[in-house]
Amino acid sequence: MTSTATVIKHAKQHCAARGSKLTEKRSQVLKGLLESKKALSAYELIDYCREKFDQQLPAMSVYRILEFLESENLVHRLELAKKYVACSHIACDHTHETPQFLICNSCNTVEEISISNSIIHSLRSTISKTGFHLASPQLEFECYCEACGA
Amino acid sequence: MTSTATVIKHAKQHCAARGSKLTEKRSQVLKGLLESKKALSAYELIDYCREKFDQQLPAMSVYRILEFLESENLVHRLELAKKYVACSHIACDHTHETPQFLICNSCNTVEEISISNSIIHSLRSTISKTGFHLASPQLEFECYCEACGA
DNA sequence: TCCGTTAATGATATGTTATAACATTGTTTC
DNA sequence: GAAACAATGTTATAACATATCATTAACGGA
Repeated sequence: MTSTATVIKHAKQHCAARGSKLTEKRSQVLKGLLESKKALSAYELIDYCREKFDQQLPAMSVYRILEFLESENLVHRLELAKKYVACSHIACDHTHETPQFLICNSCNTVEEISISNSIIHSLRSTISKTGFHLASPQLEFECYCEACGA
Repeated sequence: MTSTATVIKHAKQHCAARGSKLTEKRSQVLKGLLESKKALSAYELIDYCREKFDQQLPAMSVYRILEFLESENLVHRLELAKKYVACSHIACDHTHETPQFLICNSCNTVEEISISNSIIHSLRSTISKTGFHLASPQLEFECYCEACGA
């Protein structure tokens, strides 16, 4: 049971330990992502903060806040969907592997998964034959979720 | 040796065989992609056609042309980079597998590769455990190319 | 406590990718 | 040549994102 409040508390401690601060507004944005099952865009988060906290955030601030949250590993930016999700391991103690994401093309529901090292390794070695190498082990796959079907 | 002209000829035949037409403007856009080693955005193609052919194409037309070229399998849309590349197999006779792309984060150079069925298969089965399934076998990976290094 | 520094946020403008809706032109076919 | 359809043009706008400069809040040392 990791309620939003619990996760926020963990996130605050995490920031404190790293000498940064989870301010009120940063916390509001993070809550927006925590309480959403799907990935949200910066502009959807603006709407969320306005509706939920009566907080008028300019786009610029939200982008800065997202950048901060990402630098603290509290949030992941999905390049493919151009949206953002809360890390699903904020309240875990164990350090976790780099995540991979399954993103539903239709409803933006996101599943954060871990792909086995052996698959990642084969992928990496296939790629390295071309002289290219992965920019980040974070992978994103365009999918359809169970509900949205094909 | 597949010069641009040769590929365009193939593309024209391909369209003719399918009852569609590779018009002058469509051909210009395709040339832009063929002569570029990197992926280009729609707006970069507008610039290309203006500079190279003195052709003022509105954005809307370029998007429609790209959509057409994609429907003919002459061009691939890279969701990750939000850019477009010519299919590297236009002048091949053999039908080819669904492509995967390595996209350089820094210079947008694109490598079109084929990942082995066994890797794709493992990936697919990992993903299916979550109830999700791949929207398309076309995969895109954020990479750095040899020149751009890390 | 006051002041100076740095961190956080605000305001404004603009860039980039993309699509909707409607109008016009070009081409084919009978 | 007219009807039907394909291709392209025009205008407006949506959605996501960043650059730049201004302001406010928080923190730490004299």
